[in-house]
Amino acid sequence: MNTETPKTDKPLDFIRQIIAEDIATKKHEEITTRFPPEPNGFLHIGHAKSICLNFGVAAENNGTCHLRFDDTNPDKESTEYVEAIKRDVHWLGYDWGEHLYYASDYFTQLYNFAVKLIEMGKAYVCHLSGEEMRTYRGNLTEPGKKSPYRDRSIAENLQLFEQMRNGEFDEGTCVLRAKIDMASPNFLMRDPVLYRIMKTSHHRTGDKWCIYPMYDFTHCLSDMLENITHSLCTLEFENNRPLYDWVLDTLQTPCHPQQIEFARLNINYTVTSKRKLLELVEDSLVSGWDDPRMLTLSGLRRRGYTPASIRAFCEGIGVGKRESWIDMGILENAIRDDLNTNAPRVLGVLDPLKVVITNYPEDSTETLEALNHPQNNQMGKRMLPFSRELFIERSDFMENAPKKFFRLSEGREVRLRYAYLITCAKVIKDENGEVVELHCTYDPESRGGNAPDGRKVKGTIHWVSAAHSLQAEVRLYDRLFTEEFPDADKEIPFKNFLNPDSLQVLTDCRLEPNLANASASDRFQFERQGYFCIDSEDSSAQHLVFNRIVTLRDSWAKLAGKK
RNA sequence: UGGGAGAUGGUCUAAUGGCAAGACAGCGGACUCUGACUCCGCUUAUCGGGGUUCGAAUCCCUGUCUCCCAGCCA
Repeated sequence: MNTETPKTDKPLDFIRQIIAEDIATKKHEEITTRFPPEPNGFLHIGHAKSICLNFGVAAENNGTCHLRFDDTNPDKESTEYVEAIKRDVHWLGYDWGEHLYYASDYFTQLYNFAVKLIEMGKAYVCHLSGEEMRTYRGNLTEPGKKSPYRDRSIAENLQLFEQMRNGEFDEGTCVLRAKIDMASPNFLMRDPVLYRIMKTSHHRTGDKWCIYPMYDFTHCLSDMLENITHSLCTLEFENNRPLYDWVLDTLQTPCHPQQIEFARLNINYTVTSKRKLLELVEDSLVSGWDDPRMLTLSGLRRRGYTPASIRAFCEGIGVGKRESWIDMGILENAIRDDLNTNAPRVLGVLDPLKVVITNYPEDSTETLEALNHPQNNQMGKRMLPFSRELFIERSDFMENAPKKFFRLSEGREVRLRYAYLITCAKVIKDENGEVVELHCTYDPESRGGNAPDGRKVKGTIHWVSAAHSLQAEVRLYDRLFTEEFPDADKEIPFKNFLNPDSLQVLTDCRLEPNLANASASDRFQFERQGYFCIDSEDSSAQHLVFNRIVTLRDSWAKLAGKK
């Protein structure tokens, strides 16, 4: 596993600048970061940015990055998600080593900190209902009002809080609140809730607790307990920072991590929100969290994206404080870039059209040599069977083709990749006028693809030998949404913008026989088509299923589309 | 409306008082046994207005716009 970021002259982002400064001034000797997911869903591409940042920054500074599950809300969390998250972080290429933590492991310590706060007169048990509390909180212009329970004695609060823990109160009857400032312009400082009663069994602590700490109380203290130096989170937590600092300052903790906020990743033509992804899964609008159209890490993995390409993508988009929308094309470019250099090439016909080489001997077969990678000889060669009956791509033939169409048409000559030059002599149609077969002649002198007379042939097309080809199902994916910003309008549900053509299943594709040995971890370029991999869930030796990871750039389609 | 944050080509990112740079997209061309890759060229930007300065994307003032916050979610 090599996830080391090569040392370059690339300027440091603002977070790395802060950290470099902290090291230079000896504020910290060692850097410790953390990636703190809540196990209430699968990780997506947005998390990848955070993972790469946190693990990357730690590695660059010979520090440590913890994986900590922020599991303080048992209503939504499960071990299934914990396992999926661990798998995905590992897959992305990062290793937390022994530093696997759970906020739930701190519940006892957290409880003691809460007691300490009460003893300091900085927290109280409040019996206001949720509705009342909202009213008391005030609004944007008006300060909040003090809760009538705010001045309970320390002894009473201690007593009440213990009763809360012992399950003597029903859910919703009371909470523990910090005593800060009901007039603060920052709502989070208007006596925020620290603990609530939830009589829900927790996936790790079972029924040991019936009160659970809130995020703002848990996160800073968890960071502190783990000696985190830099607590990196997204912009929406900027308002939470004063509270983060208040808890640690008030408790006078020996360690006070610095929270730094950065802009979350947004990508157009998709949604990156666990809630919305969950909705797609629960409504069966996709096949699951790992549907190859989803930008979850498991979806990207199944789609065929490499961890390296996702890391390169995350590095490329940078880290800043300005909210931005990354074009989906940048992600696609990252995987193309990787696969262009690393994926062996093969021939595969997605929409087969039969070709008979009329002057080729019947019942004869030969094998032709093909390069696995035209720019990289080290990837070696392979043999391709050739015979009288072939399949070519239907879109590589056109009747009454324009001059710029460098492919097959009646009377025109093209090269079959690594094979022969052929000329189309006759077009066979069915009763509906549909082209069903082509009769061609080949130039026996052009074996390998070059004519001895040196004549130039502009077009080269891919093919497979009919009798030797493998039949396969191929799934073509397109962006999941038709709108660039599917969740932009709060009035219109994002699901209205699902792309009906985001999945196209081709059932009669014909692939070169070498693909029979392909394994789920292999990725190939089907020449002139795109990059493909075996579908890890549905493919079998009896029924091959390939996913299209991404298309090749297609300047012909662009040209043709203009007309 | 109170508070917090942010505005650089179509999109993202850099320049940290000294020639506004790079990536992606787009356009044009070269090359090509993948209309791929690669290579070359081009178009396009400092939110507005004032100020400080020899010099401002950067510092100051002011205006505008966008995002976040009124969960017993994280």
